[in-house]
Amino acid sequence: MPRPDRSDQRRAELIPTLAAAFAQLGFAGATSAKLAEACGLAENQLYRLWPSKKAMFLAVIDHLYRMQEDYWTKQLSEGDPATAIARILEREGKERGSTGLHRVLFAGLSASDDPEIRSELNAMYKHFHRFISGLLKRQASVADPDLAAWALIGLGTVSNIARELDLFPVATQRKLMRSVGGPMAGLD
Amino acid sequence: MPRPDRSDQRRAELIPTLAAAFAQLGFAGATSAKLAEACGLAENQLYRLWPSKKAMFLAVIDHLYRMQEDYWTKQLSEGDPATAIARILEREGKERGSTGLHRVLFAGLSASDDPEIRSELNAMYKHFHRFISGLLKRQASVADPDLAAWALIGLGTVSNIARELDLFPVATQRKLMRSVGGPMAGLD
DNA sequence: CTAGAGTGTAAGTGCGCACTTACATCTCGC
DNA sequence: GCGAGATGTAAGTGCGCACTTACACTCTAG
Repeated sequence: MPRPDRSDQRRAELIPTLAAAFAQLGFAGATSAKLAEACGLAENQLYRLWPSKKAMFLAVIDHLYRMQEDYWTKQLSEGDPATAIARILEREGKERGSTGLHRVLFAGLSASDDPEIRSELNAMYKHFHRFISGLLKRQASVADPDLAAWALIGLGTVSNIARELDLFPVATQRKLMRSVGGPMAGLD
Repeated sequence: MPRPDRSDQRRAELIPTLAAAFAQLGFAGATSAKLAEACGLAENQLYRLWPSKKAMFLAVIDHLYRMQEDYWTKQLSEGDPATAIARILEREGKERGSTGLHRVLFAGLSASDDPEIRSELNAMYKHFHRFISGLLKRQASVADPDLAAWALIGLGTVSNIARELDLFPVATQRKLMRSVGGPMAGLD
């Protein structure tokens, strides 16, 4: 009898490395050779685990998305749920995108004519929006949580762009989250 | 004596077509063959006008940037400057990105490791920010015009992403601009 | 022990890309 | 009208890409 199939496990182990590579290189810039090198494998082996580079990219989006969501749910369950939003905003103000999620998002957005990538991104954004607006609905002071959630996503996005292009320092980012994001989230 | 050099004029004529092509196809997707086809020329001729594809892309960014700025300055000079912000917001609420500026921005952002593209985008964002915060400084009711300007850019960005991915309808976009953007710009 | 699938290594393959070359043709100033 | 450079056409060129093939080796279950 043959050796047991460890593909699932190997995929899971490799995904964080792939995520970092896609984040650093973008979709087009991440060539199969570079991806394989980052993983310490031959290209060949990557293609035994995923059928195509696009499949790797989709898997990465999915992974980052789960990471982000895990973090948020943890914030919800561990601390006082009423202050979860404040803590999330606080972190968004300090954080300089260590996961590379935003880089992957930009890469995906500029390839959004591809229907699969498009729908993956669509699902991701909608899910985030649901999560955030869900939080906001607990704050009685937020008039329109749906709109506010989109606006907060906008705030996060501009922070990410700013980091990418060195538009403003972390201090400004923090102020942005606190003094613009705070009131939006009904925290004044 | 030879024929006169019409290169400048030809470049100017072609740029809108190139802009549309880059917007539709992204940077990587816009192959030299497709660009040439869109222009109704042989690739050859494009390369006589610009030294590289990247140069074409940078020229396109520059062009879109001027377009946007021209529109804004026109809004400023034609109507009552005090209501310029309101008019701009109103249009941002209706508009669904006919220029393709945002598509080109996404394409650029995912290629932002390239130092030239990076610095072109950086200049563009900073210029927009200056323009908007300049407008906001006229509204006494805006506490921190610099922050508010970044937040408004965030609002515009999320609108563009939403359009790209069909996240919400135009009606929501309008409401977002009016009821979130309005107060930010001191218009309540 | 051994069959059979998992794993590793290395060398392709064909294609599409950015960019070039070669050369014929047109158009303007003189 | 003629010479020189602008413009047009068409065929490359080499390279890097996503993806494959071939084949030797390893591990596990029966």
